Amino acid sequence: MGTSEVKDIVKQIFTEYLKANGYRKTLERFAILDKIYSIEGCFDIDSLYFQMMNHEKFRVSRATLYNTIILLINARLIIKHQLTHSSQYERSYNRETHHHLICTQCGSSVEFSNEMLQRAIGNIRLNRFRMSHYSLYIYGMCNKCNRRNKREQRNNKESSNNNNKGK
Amino acid sequence: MGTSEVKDIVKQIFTEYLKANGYRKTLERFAILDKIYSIEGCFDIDSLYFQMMNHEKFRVSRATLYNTIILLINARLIIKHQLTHSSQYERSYNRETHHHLICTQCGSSVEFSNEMLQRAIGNIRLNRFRMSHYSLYIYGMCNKCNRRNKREQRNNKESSNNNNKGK
DNA sequence: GTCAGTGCAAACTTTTTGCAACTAC
DNA sequence: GTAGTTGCAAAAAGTTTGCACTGAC
Repeated sequence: MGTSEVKDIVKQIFTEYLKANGYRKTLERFAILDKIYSIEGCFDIDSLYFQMMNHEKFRVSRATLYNTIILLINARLIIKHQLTHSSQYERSYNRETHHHLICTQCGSSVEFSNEMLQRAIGNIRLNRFRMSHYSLYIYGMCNKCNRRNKREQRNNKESSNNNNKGK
Repeated sequence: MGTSEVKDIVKQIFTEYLKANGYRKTLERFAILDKIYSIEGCFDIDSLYFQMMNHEKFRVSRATLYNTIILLINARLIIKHQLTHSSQYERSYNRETHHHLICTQCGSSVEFSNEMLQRAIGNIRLNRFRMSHYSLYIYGMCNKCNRRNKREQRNNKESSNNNNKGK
């Protein structure tokens, strides 16, 4: 499915959501939706704000971004992550389910997919709870930090050896 | 394993962590660790702050709580969740791995365990990443909200029927 | 005795709210 | 025309920082 086709469908879904819940169709709301569905991966309010400022004919305030994002979450068109102090969002329609690897040292975040895992999670039977979606965050250390740490340990050992020789 | 035994072990682990990284052993740090390991489930900085204010002989500032919590995370003695705007924490030593069900309507959060799922996640092979722990959040609607919604839908239908009759 | 650690308050960041102006219905 | 929506600025909430004092080493 192409990007423009996806955009058309999500606009349709959003239109129906707004109508069903008595909200109005405004240019701002659809401009925000369009922009979000042009972004690959995660984004935060601040980056979205500056993208709206730069690329659109009309400006959108932060308050409107926050308001619209609540609607989009409820319409199941985006999902929210709170990995850092500021919230991150990503589009959820027609996007492959994926999981996040987060480095506890440098904070970097990488997506990965695992079909077996998705099946396992999808098959869970939950009592008294209707699942809509899920997020799996795996914490640990990325290769970069791991190597940096080993290098630093090596350097420390060498310099302490040198100090001892100097005594 | 009893609570006091767990507390002794985590104090030992924390002592070793502090020594290994050149931090000092302070009364505050160990009072905070002790308090945290008396709490069952999740807590946030604010509730911890007031518990420290009320129950201990000496007060601990918020700044010290934030500082100490960073150390405890790095020592692998607590883990951090950012489900709401404020961060939540929970002790991680000797605690059964569990997952969270989060209601997107009322925000309530319930723990559950699923051994098969834990095994599936534990068995994932990750390239260039050393897993330390993970968090699985399942979003959806809790039973309470689900029933409330159905009741409200029913009421709305009835009242609109009454309105039509009144015309 | 020295310097890491602490408490306090101020600063900073992210999000929410109040209100006047605007606009979709 | 009316009531929902927006932009702006101010407020609120959570976290971090600067500085003088304290206490672990």
